[in-house]
Amino acid sequence: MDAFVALAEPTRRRIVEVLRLRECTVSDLVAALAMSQPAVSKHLRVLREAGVVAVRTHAQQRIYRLDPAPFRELDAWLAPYRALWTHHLDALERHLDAHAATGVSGAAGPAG
Amino acid sequence: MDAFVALAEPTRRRIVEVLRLRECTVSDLVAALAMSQPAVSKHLRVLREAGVVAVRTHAQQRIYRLDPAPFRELDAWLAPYRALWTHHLDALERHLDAHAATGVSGAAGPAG
DNA sequence: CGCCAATATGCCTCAGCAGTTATATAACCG
DNA sequence: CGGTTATATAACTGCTGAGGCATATTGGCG
Repeated sequence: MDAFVALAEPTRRRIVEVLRLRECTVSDLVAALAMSQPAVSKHLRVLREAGVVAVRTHAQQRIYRLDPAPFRELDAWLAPYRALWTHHLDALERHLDAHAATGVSGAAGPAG
Repeated sequence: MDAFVALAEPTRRRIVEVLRLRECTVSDLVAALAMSQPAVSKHLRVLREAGVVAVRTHAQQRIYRLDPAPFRELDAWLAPYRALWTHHLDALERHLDAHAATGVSGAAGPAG
């Protein structure tokens, strides 16, 4: 799940969000991010090595686009957590509330 | 999307994976992770501030459990990227290829 | 071949974070 | 209260990573 780390970086997430709409050259991204070209290239390298983006060469330009694989992976990772909100939580919350009420150290109890 | 950063850290992802199965006290996690208690507490703080976990007090113990909210958020963030692999990409790729052929470099920045 | 355009890499600095040990806070027990 | 357990915070260290500038590299053109 290297992609997780790669995508955690805000600038890289911005890059990915741009690439979601259309593939871009490095210069496109530099313009879009208002950032030095080396910085962008370095982020792209990280994304590339994490498998988040793929490149193809067109003359001197490198055209970057998203690779679906890591997103799939992320989706798979997330899958079991979906139960957290698809299960209604009603019963669970009542259960936890009850626990809290009986065991929370009596802060709200009779002052004595 | 602070949760993204919080979850990028491998140790924190391990914590979250343990908490997915059952809620835990700090000591439980210390045992599960084979790591110093302060380190665990600090990770829990990060997760707490990112809204990933919630705490409940039971005597001296703090019982941590997952909060669904950030996972929902993550799911929402991921949603548009699902098109990357659910569409078999056939049409999409043709579309992108066409764009590339007509000149991607002409677009000097995000349309918006 | 020499020049230009597009991109990548090297080197540097700075900031932040993970982990450690020592210590403070909080809650229970007698 | 004093002692003990459970957790949080503080101070410190080591590492990594982001961003900047300068420069190497790669491809196209005359």
